Amino acid sequence: MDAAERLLITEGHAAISTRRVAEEAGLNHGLVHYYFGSMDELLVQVLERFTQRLIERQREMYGLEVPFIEKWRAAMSYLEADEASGYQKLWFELQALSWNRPELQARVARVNAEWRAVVTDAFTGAVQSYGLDTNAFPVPAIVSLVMTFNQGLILEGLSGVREGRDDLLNAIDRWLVSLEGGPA
Amino acid sequence: MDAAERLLITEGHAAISTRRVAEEAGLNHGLVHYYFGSMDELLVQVLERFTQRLIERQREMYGLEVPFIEKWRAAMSYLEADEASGYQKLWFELQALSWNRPELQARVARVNAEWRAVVTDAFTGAVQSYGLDTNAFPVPAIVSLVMTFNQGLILEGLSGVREGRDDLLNAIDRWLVSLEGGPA
DNA sequence: TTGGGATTTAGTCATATGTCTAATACAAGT
DNA sequence: ACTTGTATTAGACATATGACTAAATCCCAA
Repeated sequence: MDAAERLLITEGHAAISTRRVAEEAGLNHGLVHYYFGSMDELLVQVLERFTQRLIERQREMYGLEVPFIEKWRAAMSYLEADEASGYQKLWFELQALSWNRPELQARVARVNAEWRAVVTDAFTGAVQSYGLDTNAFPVPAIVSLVMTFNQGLILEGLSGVREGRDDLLNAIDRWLVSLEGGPA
Repeated sequence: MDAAERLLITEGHAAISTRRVAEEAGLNHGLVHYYFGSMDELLVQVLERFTQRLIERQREMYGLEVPFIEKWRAAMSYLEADEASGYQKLWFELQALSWNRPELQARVARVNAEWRAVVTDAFTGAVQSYGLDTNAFPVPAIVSLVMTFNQGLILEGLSGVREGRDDLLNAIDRWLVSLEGGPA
């Protein structure tokens, strides 16, 4: 599974085969069948394991009792660290895989839902402590905006697009700092 | 190329082969080599053609001299129409393909840049006519936010995630309507 | 009507792939 | 030392694939 993850990161799901994975792992290709039954099942379990890890990480982040702006900055710093580590590539390759495998979609949706739950909690707290007006922009709308813009940033990153990225992140950070002043 | 696009939409780039494309097109598989030289070149040309079409469409949208909110609503209605037509699936499959083919990345980046140019023009106009304060949130930041959130929405759509989508789109629409009242 | 280039076909070739099996190596406990 | 179940290997098998070719067919302009 580690070898499969490495290959997903470096070559993508289209390039994965039993023999390729075995070579990467330094093992015999028959073992894929012995341990997983099929190539597909290996990929399913990679997604499964990824899901569990991500959920764990998010539970941790959620548990911290720190000011909202710290959570935000932590999340934004993940954005860079995860790009460097290949974590995002792995996640997006698994998503791309699921586009054509209905049986995997539910699991991808679950990761999304877990993530959404964390973001929702964080922003529910932020909206209260900042005293923001949620009539015009209710929390679910904010959460959706944050989730989607985040995924869009990752996607652009995978294509090497950096334009406007810092402008946006800086603007948001400035705005959050200005909110720290008091209710608005 | 039409057949290849259909297969990208229905089965993804990993499932494409000369014989599969030929079967879909009702032609002999040798023709892929005859006309394109290789399977890779076919996909490159599909991306090429997609790029040209998208640029054309955006030039059209950009040409219209209508109030900003109309442009916005047109763009948002594309979001649904393109989902139904498979256009987004095609575009994202091509992007996923480019993640592992450096020679395609420049072209994907170009599509992104063209799109960004259109959005930038539209929002430069909007910011002026609405009299928005661009100190806190400069146009490049707004553009980046709009681009990324849009792509994130598409991505979620491909995974069947709908949560928060309407909340967000409605909130934005309401906000734009409120801006129509006058400078704020 | 016909000549010749463009198109299309059927098929070859080497290689790659997923699945599966028989045989062997190994480690742990008795 | 011996047994037993797990781990690992080498390899078989049918099928799929990309690349390529020789031959057939088509179509149009002369």
